[in-house]
Amino acid sequence: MDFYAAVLERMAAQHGPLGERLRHALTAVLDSGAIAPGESLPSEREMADELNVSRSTLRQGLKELAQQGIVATRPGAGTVVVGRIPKALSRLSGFTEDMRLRGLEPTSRVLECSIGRIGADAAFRTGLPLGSPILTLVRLRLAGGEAIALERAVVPVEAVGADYDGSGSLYERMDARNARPHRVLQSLSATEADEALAAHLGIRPGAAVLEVAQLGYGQTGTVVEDAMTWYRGDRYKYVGEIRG
Amino acid sequence: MDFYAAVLERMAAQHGPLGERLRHALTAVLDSGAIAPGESLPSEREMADELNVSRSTLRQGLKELAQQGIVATRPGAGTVVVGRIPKALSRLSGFTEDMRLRGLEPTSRVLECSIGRIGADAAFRTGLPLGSPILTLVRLRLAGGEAIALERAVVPVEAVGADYDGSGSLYERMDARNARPHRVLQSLSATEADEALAAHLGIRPGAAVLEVAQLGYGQTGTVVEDAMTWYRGDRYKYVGEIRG
DNA sequence: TAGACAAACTGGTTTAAACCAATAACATAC
DNA sequence: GTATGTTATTGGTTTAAACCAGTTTGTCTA
Repeated sequence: MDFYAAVLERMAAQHGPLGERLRHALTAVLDSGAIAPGESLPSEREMADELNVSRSTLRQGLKELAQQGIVATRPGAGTVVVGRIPKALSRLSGFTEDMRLRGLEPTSRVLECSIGRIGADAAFRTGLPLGSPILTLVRLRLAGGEAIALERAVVPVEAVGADYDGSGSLYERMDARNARPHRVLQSLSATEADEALAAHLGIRPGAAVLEVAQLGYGQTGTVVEDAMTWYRGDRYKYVGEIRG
Repeated sequence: MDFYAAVLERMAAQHGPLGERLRHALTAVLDSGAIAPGESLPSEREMADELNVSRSTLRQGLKELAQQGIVATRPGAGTVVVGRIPKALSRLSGFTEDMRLRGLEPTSRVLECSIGRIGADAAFRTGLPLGSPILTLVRLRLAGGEAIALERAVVPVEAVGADYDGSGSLYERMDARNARPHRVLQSLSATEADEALAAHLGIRPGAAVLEVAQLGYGQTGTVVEDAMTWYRGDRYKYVGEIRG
């Protein structure tokens, strides 16, 4: 199958803006290995012509592919396909989706789910007005019937609704109210489990746990999630990716 | 000071492509709080006119600001300034730059620096050809005179040069040879220090340590760094950011 | 054969001009 | 007073055209 033909076919099979279809088609075709890593793509002018797209639109798509690390552009020379790099799970997907991707069925046991007013420490950390109505959610997270983590999340009530009972995915719930975090700041460190935590996770007191503090920001820059999670060090690995 | 005047002034004070100057100027002026968070920017057409820039160029800049979370665009409505979100240190900056940013002078004690051929396990992990010449570097990382981490890095010899003795920043060295990683995959978990590690870090055996496995990919998608680092859990926090 | 040079080609930048779709503001009718 | 359309405005998409600055490549010379 010809490269151009493959791209054109996939483009025709989709809806939406031209540039978006182009981008998806290019990603898919390159992912299928139509052009070997290290090989060059045709020149922008030629591709634009063959794909019946303006160079501007083509370049927009190539720019995104370059940002994703699929191709690399070298001024004056050309655009080359980069070797496959394994995909990383980002924590932004949340525990529920994370575990499903690993083939485990995630469950939760709600230990606390209460509505109150935000205290001074959390207000300082999040920048929310002192006394704002918040929902505090403490959950034991399990996968395959085994306790993996203990999570303590504080969320503004309006981001999740006053009727939330803690069951189901917090992120999916926030999604429905258009309040899912767009950016997340995380701080990870290793600590030792105290008596209470060890009892919940079924591990020995003093065993290593991965402590993840997380601040989620919504579209407007306000904090929509302030969470702390303790993962069993022997059962959980955090995988992330950094681009530079 | 007028918003437009401030942007124009900063634009004039720089060199380089118009779009780049525009972007930097906008970032700087917005960072200085010229427009309060929540407030709207002027419309794209007006700004382009006032700043003597085409709307295309202006939009390119705004797109980047939006990706960085400085502004948020809403079709039909306008572009609003987002509240400040704290900056995250990314591990891509490397231990040396990381510690300098925190005001500590980083030092290293080289425990091993040898050239050999890659073994089966590392070859599988990195995808490098079996038997490739590699440099193995084991360093104790200190900040402010205190041991913070033990690092074991495996790097292709051509990425760093056969004459590297382990002193100085590995990333700066790779930079000079244009082999700095562009993307990094990391896997973090919490473990307990064994006898040897505890002795190196000056902690109690069994104490919690943050174990970071890291694969760095160069521009062409080949692995240029395969490292494992153990950080003292009580002295190091890993801060990262995720966009979605 | 080795080097110097020029021409062709590559991606990068910038502009102007249309048009679309979603929103906000306003005027109108009930 | 409220509901309903209409209209102007906003960001989003797409195109075509020109020019710049590097990289190849090929040719021509010493």
